[in-house]
Amino acid sequence: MKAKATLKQIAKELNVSVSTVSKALNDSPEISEQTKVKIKEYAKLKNYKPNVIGLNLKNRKTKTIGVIIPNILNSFFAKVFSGIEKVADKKGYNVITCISNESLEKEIHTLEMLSNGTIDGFILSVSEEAQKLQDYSHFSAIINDGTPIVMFDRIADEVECDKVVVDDFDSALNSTQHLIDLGCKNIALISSVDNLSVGKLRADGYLKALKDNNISVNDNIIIRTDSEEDMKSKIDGIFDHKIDGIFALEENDSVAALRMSLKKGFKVPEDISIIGFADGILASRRLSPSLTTVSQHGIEIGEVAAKKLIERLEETEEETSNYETIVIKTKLKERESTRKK
Amino acid sequence: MKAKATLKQIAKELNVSVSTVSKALNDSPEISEQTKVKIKEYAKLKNYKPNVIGLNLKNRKTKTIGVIIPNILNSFFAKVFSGIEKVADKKGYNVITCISNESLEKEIHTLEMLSNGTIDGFILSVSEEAQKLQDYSHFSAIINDGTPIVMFDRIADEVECDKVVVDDFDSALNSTQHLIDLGCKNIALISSVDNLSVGKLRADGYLKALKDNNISVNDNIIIRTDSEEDMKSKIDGIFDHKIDGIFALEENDSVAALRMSLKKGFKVPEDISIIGFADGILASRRLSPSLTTVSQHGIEIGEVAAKKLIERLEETEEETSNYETIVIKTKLKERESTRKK
DNA sequence: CAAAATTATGAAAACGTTTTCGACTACCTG
DNA sequence: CAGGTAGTCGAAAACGTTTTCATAATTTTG
Repeated sequence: MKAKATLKQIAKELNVSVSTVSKALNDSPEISEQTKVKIKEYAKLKNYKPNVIGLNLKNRKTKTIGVIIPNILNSFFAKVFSGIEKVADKKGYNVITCISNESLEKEIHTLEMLSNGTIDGFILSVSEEAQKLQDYSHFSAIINDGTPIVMFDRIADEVECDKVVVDDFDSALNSTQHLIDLGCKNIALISSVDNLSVGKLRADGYLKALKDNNISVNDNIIIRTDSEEDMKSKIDGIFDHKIDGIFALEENDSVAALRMSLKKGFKVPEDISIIGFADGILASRRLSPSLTTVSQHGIEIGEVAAKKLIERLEETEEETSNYETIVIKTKLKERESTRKK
Repeated sequence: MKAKATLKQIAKELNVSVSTVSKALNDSPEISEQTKVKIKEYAKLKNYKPNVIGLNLKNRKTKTIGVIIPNILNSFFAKVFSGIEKVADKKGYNVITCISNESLEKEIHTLEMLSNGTIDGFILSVSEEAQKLQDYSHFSAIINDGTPIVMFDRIADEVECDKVVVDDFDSALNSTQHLIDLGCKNIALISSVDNLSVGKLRADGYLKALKDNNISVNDNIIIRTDSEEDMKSKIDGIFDHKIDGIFALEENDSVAALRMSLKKGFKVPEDISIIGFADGILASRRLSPSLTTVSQHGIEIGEVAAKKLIERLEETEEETSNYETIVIKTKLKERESTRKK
């Protein structure tokens, strides 16, 4: 366990001052070539690397981004994260990641923990609990303290900050319309995320599409819940009614819809066409039949969010711009689970 | 953009010294109740939180762990990460995460970037490129500088540090034996990770099982490669030969084996039994039939690695223990893709 | 009432940097 | 030779803490 080299040590061992060492290593013209060479060689020998904390303290920033993700095992968030990391790395930023596990308390705790100089700004998606309780005051507090936040996917409308979202309403509207265009008359809705902002928007899009086409809403084939158990107990029920299409609002729901259809003896897409939100890891190519999905472009969301935050961090006092909400368009990826009747 | 409160500011505004403020907020007995109350109230009003960087600099540690993961979109790594994060949070540590994307250069870059005071220690899984080139010198350099490393899953034998692994050889041996016990005579091997340490160990386990049972090795039904394309072009071929069992060494391989079997018209598990390494997100429950897998306990690996590192970080000079290699036992989870003949 | 003990506060150093400014030498110029 | 100018280098401050030690004021003690 060697002690790490510092400017001070090097200075002492070479009988020069700390400032001389610092300048030499930074190639300042004030220092003679001779001593520069001497110091640089010695520094290399000692494997000197400037301690970032000293620098951070001096610059009063850390070039580090805090990311709070509700659940890393959800592949959508994993994708977003990978987008963030990519951009951050390119721009010389580090990424501190915390997982809120959908808990409001952990979310607050993380915010507190990191907003003390550890990070320069946050990128986050609101936890389920916070959305359920509509409790967003902790975000405003952080922003007021001068730490910028960029929210993505699950956002809080009443918090003033930059946001990156998918056009949930329109995507759902279009997807449902697509099922209708394929000839579906009885389209079931399956949502296990009805407590989330995105879940509500998507459900609204579905309803709007039905209304636009003068299709009456059949509550028997609509599941809107926020619990896995509830979902499991209800999903059987919808197959007792006539169904020729399913629109699922979340990745797990999509896969569940497919499996259940097959298990109940329906053929997909012959009997039932299925479209689901999903970012492509679970669903898509690996299933038989593969699922037609609304692709959320997770990586792109992460990239855009990171760019926005870094832009915000690096703007000067004068050029502070207004908060922005960036909408990423989804894309319907047609695969094997949909077909014209 | 309010300026954040500092000790200095508070001191000035209350006409006391910085040290008094610091002591008051830390409840030092040196300070009178009266001034304590006054200072604490004012601090609360100003929403004062001690700047961590000042502390870090003073303590010469950051209570932050650096995690380097080859690929976050791989659900095994996502699970490990979630285990790490859980333990770290409980013990009051932050987690800085970087993704090497299997690149040696990014791995080195990350190591350099973070080992300058930003983090106290690393938890990492070696990138594919480093394993291919057998280039591990960058790890030793970091360790020599006094920054501890805990490696997991993909490890480098020649680097002296703590390690957390799965019993790859034994797992493969047992899984293959299990297929044999089920009555399989012609067991194919599918590996797209033959360049990785874990891939080699697993393949060796497979071969040993065959040998133990006096089954001759049939190279026609063995695919060992390190490229996706190569895999795609070869996988068709093995079905031209007699096969009644498949052992797949990686999550993607497992799913591919299942899909391909079905596509080729075989029934699983009636015609072919399949066992694959997988941590349960992609494969397992969601597929039909669901896959019998060797479960790697990703979350537990992460937890154990984090515990080990933190233990290492917090031990004193005298109590430094020897490096340890911790083996996590895998578990064979029987599902629908295996059956006795 | 003087000396000692207690109590409350502040000054300064330390952590590792960068940067501004001042100081010293040697040389050149008029 | 006085004065100016490069060319080198070092001292000190700053970032935000904590902590040790000194100082001042007050109280207790003999």
